[in-house]
Amino acid sequence: MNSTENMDHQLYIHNTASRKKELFEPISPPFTGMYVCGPTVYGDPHLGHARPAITFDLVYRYLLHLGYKVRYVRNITDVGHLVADLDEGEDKIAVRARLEQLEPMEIAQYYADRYFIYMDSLNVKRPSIEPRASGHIIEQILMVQKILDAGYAYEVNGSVYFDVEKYSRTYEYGKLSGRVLEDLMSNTRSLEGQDEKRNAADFALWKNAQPEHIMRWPSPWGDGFPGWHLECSAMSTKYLGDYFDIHGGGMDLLFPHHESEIAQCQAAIGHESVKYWLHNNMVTINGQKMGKSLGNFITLEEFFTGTHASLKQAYSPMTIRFFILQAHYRSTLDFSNEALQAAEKGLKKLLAGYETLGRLPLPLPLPKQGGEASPPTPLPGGEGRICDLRDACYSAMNDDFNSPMVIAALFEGVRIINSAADKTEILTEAETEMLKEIFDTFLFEILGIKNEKGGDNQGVLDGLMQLILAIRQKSRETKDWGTSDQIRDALQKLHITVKDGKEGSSWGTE
RNA sequence: GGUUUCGUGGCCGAGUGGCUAGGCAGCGGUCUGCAAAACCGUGUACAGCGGUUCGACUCCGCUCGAAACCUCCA
Repeated sequence: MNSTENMDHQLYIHNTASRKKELFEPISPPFTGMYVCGPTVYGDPHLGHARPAITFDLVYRYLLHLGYKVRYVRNITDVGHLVADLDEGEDKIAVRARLEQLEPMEIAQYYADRYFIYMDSLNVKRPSIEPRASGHIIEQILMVQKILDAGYAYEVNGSVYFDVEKYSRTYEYGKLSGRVLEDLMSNTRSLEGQDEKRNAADFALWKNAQPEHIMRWPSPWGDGFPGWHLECSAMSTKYLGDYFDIHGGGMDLLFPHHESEIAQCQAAIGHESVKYWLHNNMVTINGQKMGKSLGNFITLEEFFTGTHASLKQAYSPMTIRFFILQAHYRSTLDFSNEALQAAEKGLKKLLAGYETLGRLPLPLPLPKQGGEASPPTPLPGGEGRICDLRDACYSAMNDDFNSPMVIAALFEGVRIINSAADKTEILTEAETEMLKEIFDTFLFEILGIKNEKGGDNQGVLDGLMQLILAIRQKSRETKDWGTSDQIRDALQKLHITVKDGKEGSSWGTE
């Protein structure tokens, strides 16, 4: 659907900053800027990485559908995160490099590639720009300098720290996450390098690198590396401007990461840079966050191959995607085999419904009476029923991207399709077309579900199946059930399911 | 301890001040050579205790329980 007119839709999004749903009004429509915190590439992507990627893919896809010109920026963090419990504030990437005797950039490249491969398989659209922190050291140094010039940072022994206490005299550090500065001052745990800070709540903008530290860059304050909140501030404003529309990320980044981004931009630029803050909730396993540090994560590769001890079977990328979209992005989502299996079956039903729709015979005009063909009997409930379904999909998306409600509406569509196939309801040609459009738009374009069957050999496969089913039909007509069942069982082993209906047999792949 | 959020039927998961979410599983039926699929029917679920209200699962308070963040994590 082409549609600048779609922008007339009133899209409401939940802004973490105000904790309310707000009408989405881009700063300079139709252009829209969106920045999302991407992965730190020092490990294989797991289910936790899939959540924000899919969540903001949904946002991206819907904004595009509405006709906005979106520039979507998602960073790759390949430098900058300090490891607190190791000496010298060693960089995470560098730690892995030493263990595996590889160059840090080799590690970053390897895992970034892995990330792309798995996000592609989840049908996550690639962002417009995927900047790397290591490629923006100059921008980060310039930003540190601006913050120093503005008087909200201080240098100690080649490191530069943000002066939270001074910043708080004019601005409100903690407004995004609801923290109170006094608590932060007293409750922040003692860390290495603490003695250099004036206050416990201060955070590093630039860290001096010890001689053995391999990831290092020259700066006005000596050789070192950027603090971990800095890259997002530097890269988001570089590519989206000083004030842009949407900043997204996981809820676990709210504090201190996003809180500090706000402070950095305020200090360096003179105003905040983000209009709408969006945060996705966590994926949990046994009620606990699935994360690297807890060691309870399951990688996407393990899901796809079924090779993790907690998995009863393999789950396809689309099952994972559908599973995530069945929950609202701001709810926690608990992993379990039962939930995943339910998602798998539900998705299969949805896709089967779409296939049935494509095969639905058009209603035959009733026999001519007096030279006039009677029009097909309209659906019970009136012609508007399919329109209502489409409206329900839009309403759901406009209400803070409520994908579970979209899915519920699509299931209602499947019910109607199947009833039509069973001849208990009649769909007009126009209604059939509209249903097809709803599925194409919402299931495939916006929810980003990919119909995994098909491909180059689809035409050959269709022809072969037609032939096989014709032969089987002959054996059925002579009540040769042995041959009939033999064909069905053999096909089942190839994951092709034969369904015998009143109008003959049909087939589907799993 | 503080901040933020949450507690919905066997499981997952929406939503709302009075009217069916939806999926999966179960049960009954229709269809079918058998099977699968599909369709129809089927569940007085909203942590507990108070309060506001004609009426609360939905608003307010308290209690209990859970999670995220306060240290790298999506």
